[in-house]
Amino acid sequence: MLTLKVITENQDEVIRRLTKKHFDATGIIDRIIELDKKRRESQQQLDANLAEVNRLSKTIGQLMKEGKKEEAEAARSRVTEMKEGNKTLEEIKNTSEKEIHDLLVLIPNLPDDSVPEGKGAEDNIVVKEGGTIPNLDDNALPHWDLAKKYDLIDFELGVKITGAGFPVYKGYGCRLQRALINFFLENAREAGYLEIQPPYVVNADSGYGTGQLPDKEGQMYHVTQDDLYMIPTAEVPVTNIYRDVILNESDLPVMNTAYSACFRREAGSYGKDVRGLNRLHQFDKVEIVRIDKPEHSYQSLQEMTDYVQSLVEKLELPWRILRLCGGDMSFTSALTFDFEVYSAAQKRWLEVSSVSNFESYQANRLKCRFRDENKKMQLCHTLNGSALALPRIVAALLENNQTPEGIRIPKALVPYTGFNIIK
RNA sequence: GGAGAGAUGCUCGAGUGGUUGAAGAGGCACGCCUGGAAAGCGUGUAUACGCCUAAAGCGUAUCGCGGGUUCGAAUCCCGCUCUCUCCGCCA
Repeated sequence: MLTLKVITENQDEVIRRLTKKHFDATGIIDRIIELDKKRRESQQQLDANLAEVNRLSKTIGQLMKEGKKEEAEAARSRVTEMKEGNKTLEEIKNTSEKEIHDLLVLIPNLPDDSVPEGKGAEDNIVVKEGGTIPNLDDNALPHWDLAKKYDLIDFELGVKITGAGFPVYKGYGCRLQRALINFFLENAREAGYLEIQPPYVVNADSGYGTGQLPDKEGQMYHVTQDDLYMIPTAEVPVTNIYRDVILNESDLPVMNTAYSACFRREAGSYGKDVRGLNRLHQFDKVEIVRIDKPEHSYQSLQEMTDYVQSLVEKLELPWRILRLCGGDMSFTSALTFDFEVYSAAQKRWLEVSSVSNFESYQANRLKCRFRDENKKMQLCHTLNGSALALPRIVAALLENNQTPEGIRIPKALVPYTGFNIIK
């Protein structure tokens, strides 16, 4: 969430910048400023009263020791009197604070000035592209048919065991998965990221920390018996490592990477979007996460997108990078680049990575701070990106590399698979 | 699942009603000392909010969380959460 300070000190600018996300903050911010005034006034009054109570209480102890009983009694009744008023003041202060908080979480993050105007996916801007789209025969198969043909993935079996969206990988399919995970982790390690193996279920505090709760509650699998949530991405447990943490400036940027299975309910999706590997309830992903200082976070974002680009290039996939427009960005992001690869038999672009700078929006909720060179406390910036999500990469690899002899494995991946063709 | 113990600052650890935001030790930072270092000595070492243009300073709150008793609570009472140990079960 945004800080109260940003809102009260830059009211007009906040409203202006939020229009790009098609969010009208006028009313909500007026209300916040009004509540903030109320909050300050009640605190000032309360603090003054409490100071007086504290002072009197100390003298009572002193007076009792000295045996001045009557004076002590007088002070005592004075304190009792004041305490009545304090209750009301405290109540006003607490309810204002709570209401402010409840409003703050409704306000999305401010988009960076470089974010393009726009309503939806069609307004995203292609900023970079590479690789070559292969010319496939007219009888080229989509990946779900290839998966069947080479017995790599059994979707029906997953339905039997669990349900739709939980495929069973087999043989070469498994080995390809394992190879990709290893390939991504090793590349991340070489790029300077520390590998983390986080839990796959998290408590509610962590869900709130990264912003999945309360608004996206319906998107997560909830283990009600223990009130735990299955992670939709490793971003959640990894970023929450830094919840309530004060970092040293010299530790920044923190660079972590983690492989995890990801679980998403994807309520409401249907049709060709969910065919085959396009959208699953359980999938594998390697995530990269950075915690950085504000003046360096956009440099970090650049390094992260460059890094993801290097991955799709090594995999020899046709790729493009989109700068997301205001209407297509997530609630919490300040700037997002999406990576898409071309899936040549489906003849469509598939999103395989989303790299975002959240600036201090997540950090404020997480209370993730660092002490700067002047020993002042500052909120960190948080960033993350997929590097990469497996299923759609697999889809594109299978479709784009199909040949009459079998499915060719990109050279960079062969040391990890141990085979160069799937027959 | 059963039984018990506990939760204090960066860490360890004292503290059962009155200048305790918190002894003591360690760690860390700075200074002195030194050719340099170690040792030694000295000083400092939480966060949030509020007041103040800002800094300095001051006020308030915070000893797991929430409530209560009291003029006054880390300390007493109630509720909750979490952690640890032993037993059981299990990889």
